[in-house]
Amino acid sequence: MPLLTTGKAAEEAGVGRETLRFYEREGLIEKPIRGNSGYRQYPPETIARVRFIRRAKELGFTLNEIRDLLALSDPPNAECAQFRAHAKSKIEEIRSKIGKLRKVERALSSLVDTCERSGTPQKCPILDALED
Amino acid sequence: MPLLTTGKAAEEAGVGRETLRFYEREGLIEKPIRGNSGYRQYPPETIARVRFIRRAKELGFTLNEIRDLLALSDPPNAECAQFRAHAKSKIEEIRSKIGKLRKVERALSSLVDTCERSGTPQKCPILDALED
DNA sequence: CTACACCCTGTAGTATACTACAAGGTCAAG
DNA sequence: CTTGACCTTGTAGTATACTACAGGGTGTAG
Repeated sequence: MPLLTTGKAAEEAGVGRETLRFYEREGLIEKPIRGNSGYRQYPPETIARVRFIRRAKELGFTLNEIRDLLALSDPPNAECAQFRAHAKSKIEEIRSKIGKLRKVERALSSLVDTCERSGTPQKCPILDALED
Repeated sequence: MPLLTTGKAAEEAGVGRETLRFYEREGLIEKPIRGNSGYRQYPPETIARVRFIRRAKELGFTLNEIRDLLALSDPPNAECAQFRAHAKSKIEEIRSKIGKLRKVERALSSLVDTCERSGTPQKCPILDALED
């Protein structure tokens, strides 16, 4: 059973029914084919795409940024040079995000360390973690 | 000049004037002291705090999550054991975020690679990057 | 062939995080 | 001592991303 109705597809993708319609309106997923009743029939690729959207959102990407990200993997990819430039700037953005998260992680770890050694947490450089 | 008025403080922190008032209402920053005119006077610590909030938001944390993160560094930190548990779960969350971002980064890099070798980009596993 | 769960459309409402405005007070320069 | 940039409050509006109806059609189990 490769094709799913809205309810099943939403459950599989981990979002609400209305979210699928919303993403369709927003052009984030393809309009699914319809049965003769007019019911939407979602292919597994769309489910995978929605799952990706959900996770990317948790990583701090907006729907517009996710649209860009998805466009990078969607054929046809017009100009290769243009594509590379776009992809590379996205990669840079992601690396910077990773670097910043690592700083927050280190700050929290050092807080836990201090706390484990001294028995009480000290005031600590979480705020410094994300300075320029 | 350690104390700044709303306009200057907002500029320093990289947010709008109204955002400072908003964060104050939301309890994300302390109510600043007031001059005899009633003007707010922000200390540098508040500016640092707002900068942190701004960056953390870019990393996909909501204001409520940021409130939690900031609470971890604010004295008094009540129970050490409780504090450690809280901090450690935040660290885990951040590590998972980093792992996922790395997967997206790798997927994009492989796309760029393929494109550089073949001259045209192929369809590629960006979608697979964030699977469970 | 009647329930009842599910689907359709369109529209309206919500939560989050600002952002803009109106109506007025303050302060420093010329 | 006026002008203009800045500040105050409260309230209202916006963008993003859903979320919840209302009013109606569909499909299958008993």
